[in-house]
Amino acid sequence: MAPADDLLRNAHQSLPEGGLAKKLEVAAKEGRQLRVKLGLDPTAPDIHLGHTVVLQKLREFQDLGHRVVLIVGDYTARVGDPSGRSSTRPVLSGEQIDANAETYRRQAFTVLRDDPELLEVRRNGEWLDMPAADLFALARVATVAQILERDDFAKRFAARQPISVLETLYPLLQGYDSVAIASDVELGGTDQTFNLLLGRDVQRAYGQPEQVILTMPILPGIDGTEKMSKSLGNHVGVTEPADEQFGKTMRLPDDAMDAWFSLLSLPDPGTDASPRDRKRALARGVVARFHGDDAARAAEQRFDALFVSHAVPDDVESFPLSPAPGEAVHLPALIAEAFGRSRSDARRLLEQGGVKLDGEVVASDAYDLPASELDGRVLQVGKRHFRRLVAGPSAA
RNA sequence: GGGGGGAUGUCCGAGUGGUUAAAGGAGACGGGCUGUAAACCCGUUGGCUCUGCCUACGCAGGUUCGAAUCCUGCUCCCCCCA
Repeated sequence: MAPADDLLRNAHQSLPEGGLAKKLEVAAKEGRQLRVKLGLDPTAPDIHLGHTVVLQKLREFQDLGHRVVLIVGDYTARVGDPSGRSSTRPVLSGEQIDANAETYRRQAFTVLRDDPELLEVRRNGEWLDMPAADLFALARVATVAQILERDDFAKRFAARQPISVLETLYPLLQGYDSVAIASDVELGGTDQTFNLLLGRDVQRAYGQPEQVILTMPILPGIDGTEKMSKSLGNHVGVTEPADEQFGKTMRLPDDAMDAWFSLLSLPDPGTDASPRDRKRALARGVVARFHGDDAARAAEQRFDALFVSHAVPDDVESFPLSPAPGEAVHLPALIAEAFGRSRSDARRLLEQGGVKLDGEVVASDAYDLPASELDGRVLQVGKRHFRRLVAGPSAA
C-alpha cells in the first residue's frame, strides 16, 4: 500500500484531495522530512484514549521518518478555543498552563517517539506575543463572515448565544502557528476542520505553501455515544491503572467496538468472534498499550475473578477499625469513612442491600455491630468496592 | 445611553405566599437480568446524633403567623434598540 493510502486508512478526511500523496512525494524527492503539526490545548492535561487517536496517527508519520511538531497552545489558551463549547472558557494562570503542558508532554510519550529527530515541541507564546500592528495584519486574512461560517459560531450566532471577539481570533492565531513552524500537514479531530483549513488561508496570505489537513474521527467515550472527554466522565485515561482501563473498556456498548478497534489501531479478532471475546480482546489491547502484555493478562484475570466468579480480591486495601475491641461499631459511619461517602448515603446502601461482609449481605437494620464481629472481614459496597477491616489503631 | 429577560438541588428545568427537601428529565448510586455488555425493570439520589432535627432556591435586608414565591438594595449574566 502506498504510504498516503496507509496513512488515510482510518482517517476521516484529508484536504485537498490527493494533497497528502503529493506532499509525501515532494518530500521524498527532496529528501526531507514533512513537518506534521498538532496543536495541544494545555487546559486539559490528562490524556485519554480520545487524544491518542490523533497521537497514534502522528506516530505513523514518525515511523515513516517525518517530523512531528507539537504546538503547546500556551498563548492561545488565553483566548480559549470555542470548539464544541457553548460558552467561553475560563482563563488559566501561566503556572497552570506550564504545569499542564509538561504533564501532557510526558503522557504523549506513551504513544509518540521521543526522538529529537522526529519530534519538536514548541510553545506558540514564542511567536504570538506580537505587536498590535502584526496582529492587525493577521486579522486582515479573514472576514467576519468567513469566521462565522464555522459550525459552532454559526450555531451560537443563530441561537443568540454570546460570541466574544476574542474567540473569533482563535482560528487565525492557530493558523498563524502553521506559518510560524512552516507546517506541511496539520492533524486534528473532525471538530478542528475549520481551524485547520483556515491555516491554509493564513499560510497563503503569508506567502507559504499551504498545509494539507488530515482529520481523525472522534472516538466515542465509554458511554458509546458522546465524544470521549474528561468533563463528561466517559474517558479512559492513559495513566489509569490497568484494572480500571480493562473494566471501563468492558463496559463499552457493543456498537462502539468497531470505532475503537479502528481508531485505536488495535488488532481486531473480527466480527466472527463472539462480542464478548471481541470486547475482551479490545480491553486487553488497550491495557497492553499502556501497561504491557503481562499487565493486560493480569487485569483480565482479576476482572474474571471479580465479576465472573464474584470472588473477593486478595489485594484488598485495609481499613482500620478505630474503637477498642468489644465496643460497637456504627456501620453507617464506618461505610462513610471507608468509602468516602456521606452517612446518609451509607444508610441508603444498607437499606438497599448493597453492603456485604465477606460476600454476605448485611441486614438492613444492622446499624451497630461489635468490633469483634468485623475484625479481619471484608466490607463490600456494590460490586466492586472492597475494604478489609482491621482492628486496632496500630493496624492503620 | 435606553428598554427587556434571567440567576432554583450534580446538570437541565418546573414552581409566583402555606401538606415544597422543592414536579419532570439527565446523570450518578444500589438491586434484578447479563457477556460487570448495552437495552430493559425496580429503588435511591442535601446533611445529620434519623419516627426527629438542621441547612437549602444569586447576595444582603424587609413584609408576613408563614416566602423559592411579595418589597428594597446589591452582584452577575443574556437579549433588543441606539
